[in-house]
Amino acid sequence: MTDRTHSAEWLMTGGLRPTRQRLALAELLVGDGLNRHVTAESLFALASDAGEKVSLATVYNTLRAFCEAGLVTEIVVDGSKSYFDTRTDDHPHFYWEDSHRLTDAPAEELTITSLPQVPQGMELSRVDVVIRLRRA
Amino acid sequence: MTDRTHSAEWLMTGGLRPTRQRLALAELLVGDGLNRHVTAESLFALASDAGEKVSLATVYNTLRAFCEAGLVTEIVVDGSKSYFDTRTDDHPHFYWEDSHRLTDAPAEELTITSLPQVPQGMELSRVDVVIRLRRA
DNA sequence: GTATATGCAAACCGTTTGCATGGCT
DNA sequence: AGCCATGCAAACGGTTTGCATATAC
Repeated sequence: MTDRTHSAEWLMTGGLRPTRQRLALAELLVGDGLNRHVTAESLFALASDAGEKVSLATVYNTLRAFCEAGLVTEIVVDGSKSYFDTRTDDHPHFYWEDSHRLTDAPAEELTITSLPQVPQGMELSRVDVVIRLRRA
Repeated sequence: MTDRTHSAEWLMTGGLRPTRQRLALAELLVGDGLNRHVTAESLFALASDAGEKVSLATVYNTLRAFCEAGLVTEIVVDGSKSYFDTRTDDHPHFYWEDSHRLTDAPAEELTITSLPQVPQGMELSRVDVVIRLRRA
């Protein structure tokens, strides 16, 4: 049995009850302290492979809950599915068009020196930067 | 009756047959030479309002065809629907979170001085920049 | 005449929801 | 006890597809 202290604390941070399913999913997401990019389906597959008994609907609901709790961020790259990123600060992504995978791009290598002026009465919510890659 | 020469030529450019429906949709998209951002539903509504008889499926198929012909670009901002932009060069967008609308952002006001290094064996396809706005 | 576009309805796929059951506090 | 999470299956919404008909070349 893995030590799930970190995952449990992570759930606490979002004010979420540490149920068996949430702990299992949290463990898969942040158990090793690395960043992860998942879809509902891919996380469901991960859980199933790990022998965890979680329903697909719960994976969806749980990811929504994590998202609303600010524990993960939703990223949209292709219309068909939603990706969730365990890294929650504003940073650029690589999108691998051939394999449909999403990974972090090094934030320090991106420099935006000027941004279009935000229109009257609006404020900046976030800047999504997706660097799309194709096989050379 | 509007002059549809421009729309007809635009279709030609993509190697697409100028059928009645395509002409009507093209006219709504590029008839006045301005850039437009539509979803299948919104274009369908535009067409219906203009009294054009086009089925929703044809709007979907036509937008796909325009996209594959390089006449428009598909942009994804929120997972639920696809937006199509008649401006095909790489440029930033404003996404108005409250009204779910997508508009162009002035490209000349965006300056990216450095971009994360493109990984081995990959090449840059496109850089999507979506500036998300919320009501102040 | 032949290839391709259209329209309709049904299929599709990722996601959400209603409702009954089960678990935390 | 009471609230909230879970599981299942059914509903959902945007999009695609199969097939018969109509249109462009």
